[in-house]
Amino acid sequence: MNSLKPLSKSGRVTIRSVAADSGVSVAAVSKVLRNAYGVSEALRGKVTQSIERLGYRPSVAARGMRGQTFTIGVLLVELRNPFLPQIIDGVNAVLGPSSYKAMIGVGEGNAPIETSLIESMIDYRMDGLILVAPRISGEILARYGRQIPCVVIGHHEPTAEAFDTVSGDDRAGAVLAVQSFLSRGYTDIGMLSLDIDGEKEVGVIRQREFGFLAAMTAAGLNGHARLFNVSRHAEQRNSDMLALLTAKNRPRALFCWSDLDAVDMLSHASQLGIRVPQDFAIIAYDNSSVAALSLVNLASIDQSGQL
Amino acid sequence: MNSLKPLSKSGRVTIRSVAADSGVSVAAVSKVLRNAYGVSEALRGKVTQSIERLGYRPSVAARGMRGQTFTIGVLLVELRNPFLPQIIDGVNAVLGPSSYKAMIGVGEGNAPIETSLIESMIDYRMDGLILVAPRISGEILARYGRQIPCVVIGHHEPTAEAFDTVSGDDRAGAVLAVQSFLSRGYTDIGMLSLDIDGEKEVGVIRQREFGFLAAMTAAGLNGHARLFNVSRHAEQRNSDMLALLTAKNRPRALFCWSDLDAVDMLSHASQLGIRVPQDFAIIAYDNSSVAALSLVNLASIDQSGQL
DNA sequence: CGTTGCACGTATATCGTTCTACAAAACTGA
DNA sequence: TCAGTTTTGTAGAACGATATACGTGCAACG
Repeated sequence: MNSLKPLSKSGRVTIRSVAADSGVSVAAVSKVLRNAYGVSEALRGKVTQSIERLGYRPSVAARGMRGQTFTIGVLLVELRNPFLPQIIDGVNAVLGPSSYKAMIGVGEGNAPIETSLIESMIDYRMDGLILVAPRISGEILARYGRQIPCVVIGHHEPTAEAFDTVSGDDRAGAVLAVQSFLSRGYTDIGMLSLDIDGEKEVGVIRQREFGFLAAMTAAGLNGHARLFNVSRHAEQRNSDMLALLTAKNRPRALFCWSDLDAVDMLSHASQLGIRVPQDFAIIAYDNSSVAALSLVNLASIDQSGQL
Repeated sequence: MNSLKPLSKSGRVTIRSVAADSGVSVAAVSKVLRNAYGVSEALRGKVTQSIERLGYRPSVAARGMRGQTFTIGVLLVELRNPFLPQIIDGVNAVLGPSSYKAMIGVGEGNAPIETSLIESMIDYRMDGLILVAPRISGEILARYGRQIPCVVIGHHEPTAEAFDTVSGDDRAGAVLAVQSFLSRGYTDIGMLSLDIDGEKEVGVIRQREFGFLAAMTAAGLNGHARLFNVSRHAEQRNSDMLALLTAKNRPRALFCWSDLDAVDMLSHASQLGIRVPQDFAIIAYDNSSVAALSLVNLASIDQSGQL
C-alpha cells in the first residue's frame, strides 16, 4: 500500500513519481497539471488518479522558476486599522475558489520595510501584487510595476502607467464629512490627521486633508479650518490627542481621518468628561466594524473595503 | 553605465551575471552569498562589489529548490482580534534585523483554508512555520511538523513531539479573572465563549473555559457557573449577545474569552442602558489595545503578545 | 497510395540557485 | 626538492517543475 509512496529517491513525491506511477512521461503530467492542450481523457484520468493516490503537490518553488506561482502578494501598511481586514476579506473571497493564494506582508508604514517586502515578493516570483496604502513614492512603485503586475490601493496617482490604481474618492469623502457638520450648524471644524514624515500628496490622508480644506474654503470658513497632526508613535500620540481636547480653543467639531483614531479620541474625550456630540462632535472615515459599535456610535464616511 | 546591467540574455540579473561581472565562477558567488567556507577577502570584495553594482538579488524561488528560502510563514486565525497584531509585531521585531522575512496567511478560523495555506507554505519551501491558534487537530499538525519546523501558538498540546508549542497559561488566566470577581463579592458569574464546531480541548477558548469552571467549582459555585456561547457569524452573534444581556437571569458578572467580544458586549450593554460595572461587571482577556482605551476601560487579563 | 493534418505523447533544454567533488595553488617541514 | 597539508577556486550534477520542438499513429482527402 503505502510502500508505493516514496517512489523518488529523496522521499518527496514529485512530478516524476507521478509520471512513473501512472506510466506516462513527465511532460504529460505537467500538461495535465496546467491543463494544457493535447491530453486525452484517458491520460488525464490515469494521471489525476496517481496524483490523488500519491498525494502529490507541485512545488511552488520549482514552478516559480519557469511558470506561474499562483500566488499574489498583499502588502499591508499595518494590521491595527480595522479597514484593512475588510480588504483581506475581499481578496480572500475572490481568491478562495481559484487556485491562487494570498501571502501577506506588513510594512509597518515604513518605506524601507515595504521596499524589502515588495522585493521579496518579486524574488518569490509571485504572479501579482496588491499594495495597500504604500508609503513608497509613485516613481519607485512604477519601477516595481514594470517588473510585476501591481494594483495599488489608496494611493492617488491616476496618471501612473506602470500599475493599476484603486482608491475611494477620499477628497469627496472629506467634503461629505464637512458638509454634514455644516448642515448641523457647526462652523468651528478641525481635522485630525496623521503626522507622517514623507507622506506625499498621493496618500489617502493628504487627500482627505485636501478635501477638508477645500470644503471649508468653499463654505467661506478657511479661517476656521484647522489641521491637527498626531504622531504615529503611541505615547506622543496620546499626549497630542489630549492636548487637542484640553486646548482652550478646542474645535467644536472634528473630522478624523480614520475610525482608528476617532475611537481613541472618543475614548480620551469620555475620560475627560467631554460629551460627544453635545460638547464635541466627531465624524470619522471608513465606517469599519469599530465605528458600527454602538458604544462608539461613530458617524463615519463609508467606503466599502470588499474589492 | 547602465548598459552593464542586462548581462544575461533574459534581462534579469542572476548569479551568473554577477559571476561574469566580477570574473569568477558561479560557485564562488554562491559561496559569498551563503558566506560559506573557503573564500578569500579579495574574492569576497570583488563579488560584493559586483552584487552592489548590478543590484543583484537572489531568486527565492530558485533557492527554494535546493537550500533555504529565508522565509518563515505565519498562519493567523483572523485579523480582527487585536491580540494578533501584537504577535506579528513580535515576529517582525525578531526577524527585522535578520535576513529572514515573514509571510502571513489568514486562515479565517477555517480548517480547510488553514490546511491549504500550510501546504502552500510547505510547497514554497519556507524554512519554518508559526501557527497561531490553528483550528487543525494536533494529529494533523504533527504530520506537518514532521515536514517543516513548526511553532504552534495558542494550542495546548504539551505532549506533542513533532512541533514546538508556545502558549499562555489560559487556565490560570481564567482562574485569575474569576478570583478577581470573587474578591469583589460577585458570585453570579458567567463566561462568554465562542461557539466553534470542531473546537477541541487544545484551543485557548476551551482552556479558558476549563479554568473558569475549575475556579468556580473551587469556590463552591459550580451551580452558578454558566457558559454562554455566541456564534462566530456576525448577525447571529449580535442576537446571542443581546439575548444574554436582556435575559431575566442575566449573570451579575461576565468573564469574556477575548477583548474582541468584550468590547462588543460593552457596546450592546451601553445601548441597552445597562451600566458597567454598576449593573454588570466584565473582565476580559488579552489586555490588547482596545481594552486599554479608557472609553472601553476594560479589565483584562494580560498576556504579552510580543514573542 | 502518398500526403496532409490533427490529436496525442515524449524528449529535453531551461529556469537560478546550492553543494559535492575535485583541481590548482600556496604553504609547510624535513 | 618533494611529499603532505591547507586554502582557495571551479566544474557540473542536482533540485522540480515548464514549455518548446519534435515524433508518432490515425483518419481523411485527392
